[in-house]
Amino acid sequence: MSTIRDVAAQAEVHPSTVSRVFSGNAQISEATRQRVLEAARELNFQPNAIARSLSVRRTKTIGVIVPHVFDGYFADSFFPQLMAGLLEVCYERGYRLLVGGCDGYQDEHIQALDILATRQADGIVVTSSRLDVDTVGELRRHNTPLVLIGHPPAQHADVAWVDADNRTATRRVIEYLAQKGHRRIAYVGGDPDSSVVKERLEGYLDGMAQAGLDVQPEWIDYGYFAEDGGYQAVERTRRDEASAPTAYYAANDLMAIGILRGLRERGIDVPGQVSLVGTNDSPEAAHLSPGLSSLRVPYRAIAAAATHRLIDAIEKGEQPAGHELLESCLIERESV
Amino acid sequence: MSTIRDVAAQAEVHPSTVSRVFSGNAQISEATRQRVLEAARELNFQPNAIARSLSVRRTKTIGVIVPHVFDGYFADSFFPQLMAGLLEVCYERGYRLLVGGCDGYQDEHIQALDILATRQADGIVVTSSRLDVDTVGELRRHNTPLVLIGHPPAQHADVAWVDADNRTATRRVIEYLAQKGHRRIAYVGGDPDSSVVKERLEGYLDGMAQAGLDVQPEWIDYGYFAEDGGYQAVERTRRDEASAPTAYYAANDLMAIGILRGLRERGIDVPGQVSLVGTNDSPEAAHLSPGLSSLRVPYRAIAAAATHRLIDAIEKGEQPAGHELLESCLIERESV
DNA sequence: CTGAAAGCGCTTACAG
DNA sequence: CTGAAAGCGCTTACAG
Repeated sequence: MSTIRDVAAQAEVHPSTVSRVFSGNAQISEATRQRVLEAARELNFQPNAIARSLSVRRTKTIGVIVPHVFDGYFADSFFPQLMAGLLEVCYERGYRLLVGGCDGYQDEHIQALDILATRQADGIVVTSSRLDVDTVGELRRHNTPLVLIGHPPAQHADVAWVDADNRTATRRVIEYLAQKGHRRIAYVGGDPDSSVVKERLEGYLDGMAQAGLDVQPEWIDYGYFAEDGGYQAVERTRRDEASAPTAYYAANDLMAIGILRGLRERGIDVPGQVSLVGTNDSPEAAHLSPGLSSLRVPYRAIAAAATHRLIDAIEKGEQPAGHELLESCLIERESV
Repeated sequence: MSTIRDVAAQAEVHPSTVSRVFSGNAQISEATRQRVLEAARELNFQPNAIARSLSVRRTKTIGVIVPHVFDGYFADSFFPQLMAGLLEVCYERGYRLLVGGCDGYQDEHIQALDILATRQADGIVVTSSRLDVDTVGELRRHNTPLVLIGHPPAQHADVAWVDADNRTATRRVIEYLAQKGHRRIAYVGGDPDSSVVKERLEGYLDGMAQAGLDVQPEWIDYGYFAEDGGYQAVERTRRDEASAPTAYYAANDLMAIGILRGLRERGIDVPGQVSLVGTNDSPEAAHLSPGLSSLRVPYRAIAAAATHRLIDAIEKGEQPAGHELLESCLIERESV
């Protein structure tokens, strides 16, 4: 690999001149620029990005940590959409994405911290907001740019974030079901320790209140985002068939599929006897029978917006601020 | 951010001593080690990875390029499985993954080249093998470690690669269908310019030959990996219902779903009148009705094996060599 | 076991 | 517009 020095020798200029023609912003006479470019071509020179990073203290890289140990993480459509959004704007703005694994939620901020502390990235996007782990707090102590995908915990209300309108969107789904005549509506959340699930629960309660409906405690259940969790939720919510829900809202499609299976086993027809709405509009939703109505969450757009916000802040040299709420939309199919 | 210098001052040692305690492999008296560690803790010091990379000429990072402009890429289960495999072993071996986008197959090697030429990664895994773009050739001119996920093109037979047994696995599926009594079997490939699709076609031809079956040219069709492509393939393969296929093998599940839709519209029952096998065992396969039999390709394991191979070579300071063929397995459901 | 020095390959303020 | 120098923050061969 040739260096700036080799090129300088070949072109008979000072290394700093070579640097100037490659960094773009500098006054260089056309003649020497050509000479340098020619020499660089001959020597197959490309500036070493690591050396440049060290010198300018900027890596043109943003970091993200993925909990690679959770199989479900890769089965859900959240992950690919997240990556698509991140990559799309990184590409557009000339950045690269540095991805690290982590073996649990505790480890997430350890890994993120490591990327930041060792200066491997100029900023980081954080994707998990758990109520039980203060990832955001840990990360903020470094004052490296950070943006959160999801709602921030109460004690960090001023961190920059972008998320879907989880609470409102869920409320609307409940109102929609109520309008269809349902009075006993169940909420099947994912992991109760994740903040999305809590927001959706609030939306559910809002919607029920809005529609003037009572809520029975047994209509609120958690399936931990798994197909089997949805299946079990059916069991738990239908101990007493007389007062059992006539509609289910599930916080992801996988659980909705489990609910569908549970209902079917009990000989309950969907949508004839019970209605069902999922979340995320995953690829399978359209191909089920009945087609699963699902709340489509714009994860790709969310990730893209977060990345823009992060890079804006990096380039201005400040901490990102403000937030953005993107709208989800209900895709109606046959399950209601 | 404090540097090695600050810590040295605080601990009253030479900066090189601080470096030694952090790089691990060096004889350091326990007393000074403690003093340095203590100083580092007080100053909240972490070694700058970029500076280290420049010095040791190693980044502990491997690169991969993702064609982020193709929507279908993020809908298929290939992508998340690929990422899972890469991340899993990167994590295990202390590496990070540097991901870049690319806006087409031509751009893929441009981006990959850029990562390598600018020394942002110690090696790279290449995922697309197109017959029309010589990505591998371009990349090999740099002698940075490279491993290919997929079969190499003929002119680069000696590059390191790992892939599924596409040809054999497809042949087995055809033989299986033949055993079930099918004599007119169709092959619906993806993009004819991708090498997987060609390998599967060979497997199809092998299988038909093995079973002593004739092949009609119109039974070979291409759906470009899209649902609609599968749908159209039904149209093109059934101009003459009398000699139309009684079984279809599709190179991904999305096309199989399209085929299912096409057959249904023509009032053809699956599996009653026509059998169907897809590929990739995507999450929807299990939830269709009839459940879709599908060839499960171990992409996660393939990516993991490729990453190990790459990192092994990087750490030995040589070019990776050899290859690995992982077995696919047919998941039987109701569509046959 | 520890120090002093040179080097990794760039960038950029300072002169001219 | 171009050169000479110092610096980004580490590592490591060489002495002792």
